[in-house]
Amino acid sequence: MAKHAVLSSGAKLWRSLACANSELRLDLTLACGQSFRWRETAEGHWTGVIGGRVWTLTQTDDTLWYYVYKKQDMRKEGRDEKRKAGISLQEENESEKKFEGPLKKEDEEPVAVTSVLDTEEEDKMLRDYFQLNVKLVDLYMAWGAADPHFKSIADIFTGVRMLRQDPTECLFSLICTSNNNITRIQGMVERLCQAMGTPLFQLDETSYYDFPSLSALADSSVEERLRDLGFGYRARFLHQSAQKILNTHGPQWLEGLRSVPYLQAHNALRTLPGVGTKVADCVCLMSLDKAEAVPIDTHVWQIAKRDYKYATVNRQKSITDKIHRELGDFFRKLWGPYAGWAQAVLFCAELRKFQKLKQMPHLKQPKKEEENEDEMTVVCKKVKN
DNA sequence: GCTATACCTTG
DNA sequence: AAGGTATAG
Repeated sequence: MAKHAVLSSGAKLWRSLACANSELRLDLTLACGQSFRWRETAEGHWTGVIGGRVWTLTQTDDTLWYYVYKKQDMRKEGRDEKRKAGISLQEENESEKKFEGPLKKEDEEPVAVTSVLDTEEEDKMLRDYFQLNVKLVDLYMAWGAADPHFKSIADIFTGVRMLRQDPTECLFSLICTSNNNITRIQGMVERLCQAMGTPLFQLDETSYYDFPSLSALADSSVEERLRDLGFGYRARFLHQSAQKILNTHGPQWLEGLRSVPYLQAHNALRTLPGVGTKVADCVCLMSLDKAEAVPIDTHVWQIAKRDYKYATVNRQKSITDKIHRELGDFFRKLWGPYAGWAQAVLFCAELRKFQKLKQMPHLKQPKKEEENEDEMTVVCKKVKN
């Protein structure tokens, strides 16, 4: 059986991109609740699915390493993808001859066999998924200059980056998050893929699946099946949203929202059952290229009140749509057009599992100020509750 | 517009 | 209560 790849025992089969630690931290970015399917399969090694392929990622100081698992006979699928991308089959066949060697039987042990075209494509896929064209260090600098509180967090929580996720996976995963916790959400999404997604690869007893297609999610049996899998009332939302998208818009509708303005995309998503202001903003930010979308959840609401002394005129108890708009505008004014990215850094710093980072000694420890200690005390107190 | 309540499950 | 949403008043 194939095993999860580890860099130290097979570096030759890995490929890499230049990418500084300050631009990307896998441990924070892949586990801060924007995606739910990455697992740490070895120390510092993260395995998950991008674009219908299974990847393991790890990093050293200035390098992002990646390993893509390939079955020997994935060539038909590869051809289809390349035909879509406008790459001629002749060209591909030549590269296959050069780099794949003689054909092997279908049932042989899976091995990584990679043509130059795959390498270029996968390099591109990874840059796209992590949006490496966005210079995070520059953004951190600007956010820190405009906002002292951000700066106090940013020295520890470096490299927190928004992923550019598949819109379908993002939408249907986020519908699962209402009134829920990350641990349970991860289990739910995993069961969803296992039950309704295409199997991709098996590694060490773990099977990896593609995220279910819209048409699979729209099948009439879905609500009942998801209820059996413990989705609760969200089962109906998932099914109804899939049906509504296919019946009234078409399969390309979600992707199409990438090229319309933020508010238009936001309002379009809100017409789907189970999608309110918060989920719509998450989907906009995490999969539809709307960097200005600032999802306001209970954490961010607490952050706003505690760290920014944010107060509303009527002292509302709950997060109303009006608060969403006003608080979003407040953060956009403070942080600028990538406000959603900055929000993700503070959100990450708020997560229970990352509190220990705040207590670890780190190099860029700013001078000890009373204000900093107060904030630390508040956070620690919060963790206990 | 704002508030209250139900909604599935799990810890 | 947990990263909310839909509904009625």
